[in-house]
Amino acid sequence: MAYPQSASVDIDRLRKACSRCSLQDLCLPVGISARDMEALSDFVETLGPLHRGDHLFRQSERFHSLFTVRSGCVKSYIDTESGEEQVLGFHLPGELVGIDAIYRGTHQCSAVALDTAMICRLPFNELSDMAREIPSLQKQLFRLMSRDLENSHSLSGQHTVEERLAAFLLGFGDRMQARGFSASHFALPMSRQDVASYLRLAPETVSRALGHFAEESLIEISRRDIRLKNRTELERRCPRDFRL
Amino acid sequence: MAYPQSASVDIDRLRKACSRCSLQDLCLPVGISARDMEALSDFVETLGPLHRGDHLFRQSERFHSLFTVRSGCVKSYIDTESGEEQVLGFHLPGELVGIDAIYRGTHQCSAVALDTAMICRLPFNELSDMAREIPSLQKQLFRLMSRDLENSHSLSGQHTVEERLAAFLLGFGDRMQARGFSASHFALPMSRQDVASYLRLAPETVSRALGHFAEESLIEISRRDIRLKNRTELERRCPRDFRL
DNA sequence: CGCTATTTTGAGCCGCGTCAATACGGGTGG
DNA sequence: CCACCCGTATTGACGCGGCTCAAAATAGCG
Repeated sequence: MAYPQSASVDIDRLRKACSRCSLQDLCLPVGISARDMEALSDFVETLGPLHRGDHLFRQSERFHSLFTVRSGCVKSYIDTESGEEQVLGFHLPGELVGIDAIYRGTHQCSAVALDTAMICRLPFNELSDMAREIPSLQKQLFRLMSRDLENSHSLSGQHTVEERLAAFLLGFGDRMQARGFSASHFALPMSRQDVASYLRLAPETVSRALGHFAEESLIEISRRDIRLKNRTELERRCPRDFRL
Repeated sequence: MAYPQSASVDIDRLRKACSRCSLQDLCLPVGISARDMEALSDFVETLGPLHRGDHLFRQSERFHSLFTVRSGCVKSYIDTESGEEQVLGFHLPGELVGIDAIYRGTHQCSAVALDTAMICRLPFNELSDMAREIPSLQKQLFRLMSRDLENSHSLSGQHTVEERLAAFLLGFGDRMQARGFSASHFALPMSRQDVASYLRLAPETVSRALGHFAEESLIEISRRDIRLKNRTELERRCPRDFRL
């Protein structure tokens, strides 16, 4: 597969991918020395800008790299037998994509940009080797993999429509905030159908539930623009610490 | 927490935990030299025999070790706000338990023996250090973590009762077979309620669906004893490659 | 300004959950 | 060996939450 990349590559930025990146607290190189950061940057390839619909990888392709989001938002999903897609997650800057491919050596899902996005490609063999050199990198890799597992566990519960939706909105807000944006006013990068699939609901059901929240003045919605007007009440609506 | 252990510890077996274990193809030490195996065994502590109801760890306890099942079956679950438990998985010999605790440093779920079980405790710091020494150990750690993630993704789809149940029975059979047991005749170590919770169904629904399968002669059930009489048809009943 | 994709709204229905009663089985003690 | 008990499993009746199908509204785009 040929990876998309901008025509004019800024070679300097490429080689200093990590050292110049503003996501150091969220992404892989947590607590890494400047020296190690340079070494890491040496084999990190930045891709993009990708546009809506551009794929990072597709289901059943051979696995050789993990990806992290640098900017924008990426959706991962599975094509089901019946032809629809099952959304697995939405990945914001600093998050790792493709972890589930390690086991079989084949991508188990596809990953596609939801909006204009910059992406880092991390060849897995090199990353593993480097993780053996740099303890804090290994640790962070384990942590990020563990986080994904924890997240997917929280989807497991039997929750009502409104619980799921409240958890999703609050969780998305929290994640935006961790990246320097507002926790209560943001633009969803994904369609209703994507939200619905992710929450294991019908699109109509999501639409209606959003409507209910709006009626109660818990939120304001205009298309994909969301404003959380009453986080406290939204929190009361979902089980303790349930965030998506 | 004091870990349960048998009164009379066979110190030799303890120190050679891995080298003498028959799970080398399934568990962590895949493709590891005899020398490294010894080193690994040095800090692996074997626990047990644990009995039904004994806990390996409990939700919200501090994380310091991963566990692997050596024999028997372990259930991991979350206590929900509403008082019921949400089952996350059933772990057979060679499988890693507690991975989701790495991220926060706190166990996100509890793990309990479903029957008489022998367990290995792997202090995570030592394990990480050793993974930096032994490439194939690091690789296997990544693989097992990735597998868990892949598994929990397959639970995500919107499947009917019968799809889920067929996938569960077939998957359990496959896993038993990988451990040298019959793929089509086995005793479920968990209650109907556990199965139901794991599949996100009501116990009554599980019971009825099992009944349907039995009526159609796809399976024979007597209490927890299950015989798969027609794997082909069961496979036809669940989406391609859907196994639990 | 029309065309299309997305979202919303409405009506009806069905699969699965809930509640309640019954059956079964394994253990215990007489 | 049987009587009793209690936890687990099964069976039945019923109701509802969310899905389906269909249509209307709205936004984005050339």
